[in-house]
Amino acid sequence: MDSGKEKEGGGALTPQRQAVLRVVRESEEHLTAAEIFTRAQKLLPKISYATVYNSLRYLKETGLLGEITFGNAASRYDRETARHDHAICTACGKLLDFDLAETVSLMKAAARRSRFKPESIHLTLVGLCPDCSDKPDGKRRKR
Amino acid sequence: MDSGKEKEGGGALTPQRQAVLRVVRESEEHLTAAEIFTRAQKLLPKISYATVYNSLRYLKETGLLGEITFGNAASRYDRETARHDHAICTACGKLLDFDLAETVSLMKAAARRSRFKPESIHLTLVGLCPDCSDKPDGKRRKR
DNA sequence: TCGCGATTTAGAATTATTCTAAATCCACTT
DNA sequence: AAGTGGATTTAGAATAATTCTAAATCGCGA
Repeated sequence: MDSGKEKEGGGALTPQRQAVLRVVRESEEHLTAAEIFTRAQKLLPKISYATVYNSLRYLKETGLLGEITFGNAASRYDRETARHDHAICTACGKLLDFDLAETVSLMKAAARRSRFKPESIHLTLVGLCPDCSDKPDGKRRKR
Repeated sequence: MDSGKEKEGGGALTPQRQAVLRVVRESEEHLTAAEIFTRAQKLLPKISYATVYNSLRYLKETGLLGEITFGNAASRYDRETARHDHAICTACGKLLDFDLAETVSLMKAAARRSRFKPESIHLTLVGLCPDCSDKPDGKRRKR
């Protein structure tokens, strides 16, 4: 089929793409494109902002990482690519991954009700993270 | 209680705010701010774009309408303010409201799992609407 | 009528993201 | 070893959505 090293699905995992992927994989948090750019520059000082976006698009399309959007905030990128749910804190902005088996069965119910042919389902819990619900009026760091 | 006409929660339902509210309420679809601006101009020719945004924020905060965000697309506004779910078509962009009772019980499960203090839950089904799943390769009008 | 807080307005500013066009890179040929 | 072509990267401009700013305007109560 193909050479077996560089090209497979539709493109190569270039050094820039590897750097972006590594940044996302090595972060505990869900970074924005801007944060990824800053960190990727430490690995590849000449990388450009556009390349970060290009790479993120490529990595998303090839299923190597996921994108999370919520509200009008900047997208965040997720090293976890299996389907899963999110919780977002209204006070500090923390974003947590978790997985509920029930969500998938809800997808079927939603498909039946809406008459849509289902492709995926997005569930986001909005509330206060443990830290913020302890200190009732904590420093709400805007992110 | 209060004067009974203009001010209640924290502000007045000015003609501009009324116009924006009316536009959203009278549309079957979920409009974007730009679409709302265009239609509101027909009611109040001098209304400004900023006022549409200001009004939308006000109406959202006072619970008179809802905002829907998905992906990196522009926000859409929803006359339905009770909690409900959404389905979005990947081919034509159609956005549908529906309501599943199970979503609320999922909120409790999600809260338990994530340890967040729940405030609300957002469920979005992504897939093909009935029209688009009929004609397999239909004219995917970008919205 | 005056004064005042709330609201509106026009346009500038900001933020996130995408686009453009020119350079670079690399594997493959010659 | 030079030449080609496609994919990728780069810098910066462009676009799109939304928010901000500062100056008018509105409407009510003193």
